[in-house]
Amino acid sequence: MSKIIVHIDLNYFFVRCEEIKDPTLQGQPVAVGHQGRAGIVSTCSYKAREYGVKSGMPMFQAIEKCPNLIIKPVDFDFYGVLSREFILYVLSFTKKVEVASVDECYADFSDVLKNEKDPIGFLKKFQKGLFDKTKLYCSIGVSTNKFLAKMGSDYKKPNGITILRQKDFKKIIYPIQIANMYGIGKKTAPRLQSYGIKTIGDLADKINSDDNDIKNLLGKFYFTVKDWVNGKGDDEIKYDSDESVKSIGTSTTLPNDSNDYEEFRNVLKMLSFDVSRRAKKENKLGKTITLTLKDTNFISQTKALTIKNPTNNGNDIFNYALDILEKCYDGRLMRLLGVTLSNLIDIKDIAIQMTFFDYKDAEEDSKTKLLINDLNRRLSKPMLIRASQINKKGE
DNA sequence: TCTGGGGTCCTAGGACCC
DNA sequence: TCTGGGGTCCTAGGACCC
Repeated sequence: MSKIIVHIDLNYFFVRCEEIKDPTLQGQPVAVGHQGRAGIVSTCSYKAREYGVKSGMPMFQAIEKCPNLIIKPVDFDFYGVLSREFILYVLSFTKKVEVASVDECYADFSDVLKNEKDPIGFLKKFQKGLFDKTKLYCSIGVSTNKFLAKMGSDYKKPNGITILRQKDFKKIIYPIQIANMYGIGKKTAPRLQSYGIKTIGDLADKINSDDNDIKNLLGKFYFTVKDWVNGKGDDEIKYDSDESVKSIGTSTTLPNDSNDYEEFRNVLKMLSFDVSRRAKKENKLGKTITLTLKDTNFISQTKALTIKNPTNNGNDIFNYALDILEKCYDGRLMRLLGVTLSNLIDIKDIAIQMTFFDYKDAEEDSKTKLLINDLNRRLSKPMLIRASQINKKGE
């Protein structure tokens, strides 16, 4: 028995949040986004879209297209509040909810919909319930796996409900332009088009005839896509996943292109302390520090350094980032700097990298020390010892 | 005022160990 | 001896998503 998976997508979420704050914005051309030298449109209202404004578009271009565009700065704190209300609402139907981003989630509605004679009617009430609680609009895709549910929620906006059944999903999915397929971006779409693939249906034909060019082009992703275009795919909703964040990074476009080393120092310091603050908030330490540089030609470069003892200390991160910069900077004008901490370890089961002779950083507890010493002697090589394991065994 | 900032996953090569 | 593989970790870059 296949599952019933839904994908729920909040329509023009950031702008909708601004409308909730200030209802006079409704029906106006509104864009949310930064308005600095590197500003782009994050989200825009449907009215703005009529003028050709799109998300991702440079703000100055959006203004060219729509001179009376109302621009609102991003207010993540407020959006976060509404986002949580949205998830809580979905959770009131089932606990099997997977948050995909601030404005979308997947949910396993098998139990919710299995005895429902009128699923469309039910989902309309669901939408109305969400609106009554939060004033948010959503589109819903319903199918047997996450991919089709996602494509479904994208099919009709705003307030759409699209059900993709095994017997008829092809009718809806196959005519869709290949560039609008989830997972196919602006690099792969033209490559596929160069093989005559215009739609998802074309891609399905090629894949089901075992086309080697497409196989090579997509790599491992080929097998996922093969499932997708044939109506199969991942239907696991990760609702109590213990997965946590894998990297914490921040970057900034400089006020002006610069080769001023002192300015770089100051910016890196600020970025490093921001990363440190967030790592501490997440109770994470990291072993890899990555410096990102983007030059005036938009060429990005990353240089990474992995250290022995994980850290989330601002000065540590700053100094490592500076080390990397010193090693690789060649005096070019730069546009953007970034610092990322990865290889993260949770503080509560912090791994203490130790050798037989080096356990200065060990917990002060003497029992732990003895135990670690003993383990290392028996293994006679460096090893990872988790404090949580030690505590268990030490009892 | 030309083109954000937060992430994830994949690939491919090299170092190193057994 | 002129030629191993398996496994892990690291680095750098690229593609994609929101």
